[in-house]
Order: sequence, then structure tokens, then C-alpha cells
Amino acid sequence: MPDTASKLKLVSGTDKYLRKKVRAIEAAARAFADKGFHGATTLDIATEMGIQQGSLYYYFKSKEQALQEVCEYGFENYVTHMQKICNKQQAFEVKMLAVVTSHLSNYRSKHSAMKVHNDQRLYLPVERRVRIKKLGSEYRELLESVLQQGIEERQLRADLDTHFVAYSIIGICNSWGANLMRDDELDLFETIEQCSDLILYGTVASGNRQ
Amino acid sequence: MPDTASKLKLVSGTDKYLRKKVRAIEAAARAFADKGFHGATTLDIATEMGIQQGSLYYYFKSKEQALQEVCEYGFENYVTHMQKICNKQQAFEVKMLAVVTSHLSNYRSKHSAMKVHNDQRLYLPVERRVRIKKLGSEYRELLESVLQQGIEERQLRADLDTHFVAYSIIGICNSWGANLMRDDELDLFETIEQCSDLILYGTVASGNRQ
DNA sequence: AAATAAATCTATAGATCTATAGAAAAAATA
DNA sequence: TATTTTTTCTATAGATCTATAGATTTATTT
Repeated sequence: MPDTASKLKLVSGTDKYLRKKVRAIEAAARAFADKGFHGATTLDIATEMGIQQGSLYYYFKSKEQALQEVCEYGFENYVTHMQKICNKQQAFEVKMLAVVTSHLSNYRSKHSAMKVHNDQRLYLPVERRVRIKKLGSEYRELLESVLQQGIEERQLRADLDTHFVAYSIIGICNSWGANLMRDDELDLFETIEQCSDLILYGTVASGNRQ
Repeated sequence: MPDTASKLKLVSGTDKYLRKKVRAIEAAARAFADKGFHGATTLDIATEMGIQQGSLYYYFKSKEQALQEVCEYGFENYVTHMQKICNKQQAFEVKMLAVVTSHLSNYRSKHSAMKVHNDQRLYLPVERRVRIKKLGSEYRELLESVLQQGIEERQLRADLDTHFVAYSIIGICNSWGANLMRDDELDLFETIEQCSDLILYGTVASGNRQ
């Protein structure tokens, strides 16, 4: 069991420890994504790692902490990727496509941690959600800044509520993302294209615009 | 406990029984919406009804059956409402607005059963999901028929993938619906308007259409 | 090779939680 | 009012599941 010394290793441990810790987080992510936080057991997680149930507590102090770490892990990669997209000097449309692509590819690559973040994070007590909330705001703000850029480049409607639209984009992507995880037949690139198209152009025919 | 005779009452019982059974379903819906299927206990449900934990089994044969009934109950009203909308002789736009309004109002009226249907139904074994799946297809087909009408009336783009769009509309509405349940400050009618607007017109400025 | 540290194991206490059985109370019917 | 039916209660068996303690094995360092 990690004592005061090895607690430090949760942040900067040996490579060996960190690698297996990541495996533990990913095993927990799969179990939680599959059966939900309360439905999955510590035995499920341990079995997926090939260790005994009790041994799991070498990596997590509690099941709740496992959920917290899964959520943070899943979302971190995600926000980092978003930052890279935003920092590039590119036209709005390109960024927009990159955002949708990033979001949906993430799901297709079976990144269960994202699903867990979306579906299970509210089962954490508020005090465990502080960091997750911060990451969430950061992500939404980045997306809003992309939309703002679109408005400034006069590509997007000037009257747009960027907050509303950002939230809606996330909603569409999450619902299709869940589908992509469930249904392997579903074509990733077609879905990306259709989502972008809907967000940009809506459904109304050219002749019938307001 | 309901014997063979009272099993019939699940379909056509005394008013008294049926009224309390609905109360039971609604209590279960609140508990499941709040804590998730596995997170909520039969004690939670019973306490909300003001009865003892064991007494709950007079209304449900098992916790799993409670989940099944909550999902069916929540979705039934919903599909029925959709049918009413579709059967009216009205212009496409009017129906479209009615669909979004119906979906989102449902959430604002704290109809937890809908949330449970969306978030928890996959925890049911397939054999318990037969009826729920049928209702789901029915709903999506109705929505697709509204979209088809829009295409035929030349209001919507002729190239639209109605299946994709129907699914996306449901996705947007569900994500805003969850927000409406969580945040009482959020204005229902503004949200309805914004959702419809996004679905119909997208985000791109008039001058920049394809 | 001996000593120390890291990683895993076994076994279990203690706390749930579901579902059932049978008694008791309340309501409806004869 | 007596009888039957419906509804609820109490108590509990039996099955989890989390988290911990201490022993044991494996790996690393001196």
C-alpha cells in the first residue's frame, strides 16, 4: 500500500508504477462505462487488470476516487487537444471541423473515460468535482472562442448566442459519440461530416431562409 | 402480494390500486433519476412513498421490473403526445416547434421518468427492453415523417438524411432537457426558441451559404 | 547475497441491499 | 357485523460489496 513516500508517486512516481496506474484507470473506465459507477464493482475492475480485488486499493484509495480519476483523465486529454486546435492559426471552418472530429474520434477510439465523464460524474460529491468543473468550463470557453472567431470573420451569424451554441454542439457530439461507441458499423467520417453540416447550415432549404 | 388474480390488476385493477401504482412508478422515477438505477435503493423508493421497504414488493416484483415500468411509463406519454402533434393538419414549421416544445416541456415539468429512460434503460437486459425499443422506433419514425413533410413542402433541404437529423434533434433536446431539470433559472421558452432556430437555420451567416 | 522496498495475495469484518415469508392492520364485501 | 380481500408491516435469510490488515511474493538497492 502506498505510504507517505509513495503518495508522491501518484504525481511523480516511477515509470513502472505510473504505467500500471494508467492501466488501472483505464480498466476502471471500461467497467464504469459498461455498468455505471454503482453497477460496476471493484472486483470487475481488478479482474480486468488481472489482479485480486483487494490489490486494487494499492492504486485507488476508494472506488469514489477511482471515478474521480477516470473523469479527470478522460477530460484532460480532451481539453489538451482542444487547446492545440485553438492555438493554431487557421480559418474558423477548419477549426470547427477539427473540433467535431476530435470529439467524435475520441469516442470511436473507445475512450471509455469520456463516456464516464459525461454519464457518471454527477455521482461524485461536489468536492471531488472541482477540477472536473474547471476543465469543463475551460473546454466550453475554448469552443466559445472558436465560435466568436467565426462571428468576427463574418462566417457566422452576428446574433449568435455562443454559449448556447457551444453547449448544443457538445450535446450533438455526445449523443452521436455514444452511438459510435455502441455501433461499430457507423461510419466515423460520415458522422463527422453530417454533424458539422447540421451545426453550420441547419436543415432549412436555401430559398426559405428568414 | 398480488396473486394470479391481482396480476390482472396490473393491467386493469381497481382505481385505488392503479393510482398508488402510478405513485410507486413516479417515486421510483425520482429515485432512479437522482441516484441512478444501481445507486438508488428500494428503501429510497419506499421512503419517498411513505411505506416500508418490504411493502414496495406489493407493487413491483423486482427492482429491475420497476426500472422497466418507469422507462415505459415515461416514454409512453411522450410518444402519445408526438402522435397527436403528427396527426394534426398543420404546416411543417408549426409541427417542428411543437416537437421541440413537447420534448423540452416534458423535462421542465420534472418528468423524471424521461430522464431515467434516457440514462438508465441500457442497464436493463434486452428481454426487458423489447417494448421500450418499439416505442423508441415509433417515436423516431414519427419525427422522421415530420421532417419528410418538411422536405415535401420544400421548406427543408432535399438532400437531408432524415434519420440522422431526427437522431440529432433528439440529442440536442435531451442535452438541453437535462439542463432544464438541473437549472431552474434556465428559461424554458427561450431554450425552445434557440433549439428550433439552431436546428432550422444552423449558425452560418446568410451571405456564406454553400 | 542480504536488506529494503514495492506489489500482490488471502481472508475477513462490517455494512449494505434485495427479496421473501408470515403476521397484522385496513378496507371492502356479503 | 362477520367474512373476505387488499394493503402494509416486521423480521430476516442470503447475497452482495467495499475496504482493511497482515502475510507473501517479487523487484530493487546496497
